[in-house]
Amino acid sequence: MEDKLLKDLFLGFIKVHILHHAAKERIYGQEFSEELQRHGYQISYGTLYPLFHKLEETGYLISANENVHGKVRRYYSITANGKKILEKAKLQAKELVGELYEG
Amino acid sequence: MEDKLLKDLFLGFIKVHILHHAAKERIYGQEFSEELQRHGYQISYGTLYPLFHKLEETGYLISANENVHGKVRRYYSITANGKKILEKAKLQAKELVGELYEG
DNA sequence: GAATATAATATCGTATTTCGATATTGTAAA
DNA sequence: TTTACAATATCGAAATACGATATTATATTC
Repeated sequence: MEDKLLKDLFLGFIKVHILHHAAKERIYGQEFSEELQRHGYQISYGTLYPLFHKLEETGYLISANENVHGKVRRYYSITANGKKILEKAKLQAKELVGELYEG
Repeated sequence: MEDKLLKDLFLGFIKVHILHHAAKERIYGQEFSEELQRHGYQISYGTLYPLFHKLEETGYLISANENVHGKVRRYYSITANGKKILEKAKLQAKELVGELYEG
């Protein structure tokens, strides 16, 4: 990440994007991290996994372990509350970006 | 702030908005904080002032003290480097929001 | 069927960030 | 020369982020 300011901006978004992806399909840490990297972003596993835990603890995600080729994956799906807060966050994000471009 | 997730999103944006406002006109802490509150956001002075310091230290802002009615204000203006990073941040923010709304 | 390999998750100690509260600054007015 | 006060600065505690390391659980190998 080129600059700390851009990273901070991204970190604020990351939680929203987790919910966004989990609303479309089940996600798990390793894959989610790799997809971020494909888009040029990066987040430490020491940040990502605790983030998942916190989002589940708060009731926005729900998880279930699954064995895939002998390896354990913890898949996360969004909850009803998660969907609600995601919609709010999307509106807020749009509004904040809008302010940057108006005028 | 209703929810921590929304707050985190906002906190990522706040640094960009500081630069955004400082690019339009000189800003100072007290006034900036009040304007945020008018828009329904909030940030502690214990966060805001160190943030200004860091942005100046990094070379994105430059400040000058001024006496207004016997009170000292530290006005911040954006620098050339600040403008550069602001443009990058605006693009990144737009892209990240765009992803939330596509499809 | 015991040992090994491996994808993935979990956690550890350290450094940084955020917070509310308190202290400090500098000048105008009393 | 004291007092008042807007504004900035800083403090200690709590939360977050990081890279590195440990743990988990099953397939595979011998």
